[in-house]
Amino acid sequence: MTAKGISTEENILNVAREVFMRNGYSGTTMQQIADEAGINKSLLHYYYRSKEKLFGQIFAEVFSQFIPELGKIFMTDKSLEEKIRAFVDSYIEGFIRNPLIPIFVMQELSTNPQHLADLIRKSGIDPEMVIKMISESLKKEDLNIQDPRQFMVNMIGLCVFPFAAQPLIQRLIFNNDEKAYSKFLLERKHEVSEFLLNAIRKG
Amino acid sequence: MTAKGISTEENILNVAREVFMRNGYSGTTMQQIADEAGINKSLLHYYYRSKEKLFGQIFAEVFSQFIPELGKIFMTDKSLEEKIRAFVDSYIEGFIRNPLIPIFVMQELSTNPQHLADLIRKSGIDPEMVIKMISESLKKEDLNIQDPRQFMVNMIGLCVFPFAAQPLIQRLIFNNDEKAYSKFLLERKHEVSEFLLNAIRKG
DNA sequence: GTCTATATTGTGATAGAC
DNA sequence: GTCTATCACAATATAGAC
Repeated sequence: MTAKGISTEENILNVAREVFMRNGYSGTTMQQIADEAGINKSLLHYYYRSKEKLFGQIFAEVFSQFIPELGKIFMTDKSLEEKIRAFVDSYIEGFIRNPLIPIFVMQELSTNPQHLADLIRKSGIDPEMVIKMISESLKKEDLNIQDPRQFMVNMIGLCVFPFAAQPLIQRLIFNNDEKAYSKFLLERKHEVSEFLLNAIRKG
Repeated sequence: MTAKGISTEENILNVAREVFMRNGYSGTTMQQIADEAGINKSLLHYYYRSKEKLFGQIFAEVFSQFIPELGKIFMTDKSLEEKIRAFVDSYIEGFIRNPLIPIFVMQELSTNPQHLADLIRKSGIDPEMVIKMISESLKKEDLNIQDPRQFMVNMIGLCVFPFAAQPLIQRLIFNNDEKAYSKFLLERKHEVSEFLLNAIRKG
């Protein structure tokens, strides 16, 4: 038990999550985690047999938080416009609460893409199904979307990118003013929805 | 000299570039580079005193390839529409030729954002100037852009994201068919330009 | 459960022979 | 310029005392 009344096991998980998210898998050492958790290395191995297992558990947990939304949102019979708004709101809000996730996921993505793809499949989401749902909507709604896959990548990219590139954008066009960038990100919920909807509006 | 007639120094640089781009800084070891270059570790240190220096040189080189465009393109007096097309074409084409760059840059971004910001500044590019140029265009062209900063992030994000997330997207919606994904990326030049222009068209 | 001590291997880096 | 040998230290991981 720690000062805050949580179990050591949970404490390790919390600290490790934070360190892994800041520095990535290979940028993190067990020593670092032990130090920040106020324990020693052996205890890490006592609870989670190896660095890889510890990381794997954390990654799956973090990632799973964010996946189910996509499926739920697109498997309704609302209009595509409503679905887009719901998706953008939900994801940008989630990233604002947890801004390290995009970078964290992308780092794992480049070193271990299969791991990620497996997690998505295991979550029950079928990306091809989402694309089919978009195609269906097009028949009813007469929107300017040639390729639903392109549109999906556009939508996700617009949500993810400002968080993945935050350290750079914040420095370059916000003079490293964190508050100003937070405001910018908040405004993005509206910006991205409107941007997407304008782009696919016929005329 | 190696079999291909290039100097050892250059050979090291080529191999190191590839390995660093695949695995990131902390995911790469000097041993790995030495092995793939067919030499031993000491020789790496002989030419480039430390791992950090070797990486720094490679990163600056790779990154510099891509920066100058942004400035040149936006510092002309063409219409905004033409600038957007030129930018999107130039960047997506560059990424197709060198698809690892977005991931590589983003990895460095998360561990060493200042390094990146410095390189951009050193290159003579002033992002705030680009934003001003966009604002200027808006006075003449009456486009649907409320915040030029948001628009700039949209534009860059749409170009970068499909490459940064390639390992995932390719698996999930292209059944890991590399050819199909290449085609998708090629089509993106047109897709992104049109998407951006539709979004900012008034009406 | 938690610690100290230690095994084992890997890592960046240097010295010195050729 | 290139190699072998080696250093100093950091890494993951385990053994065993308490």
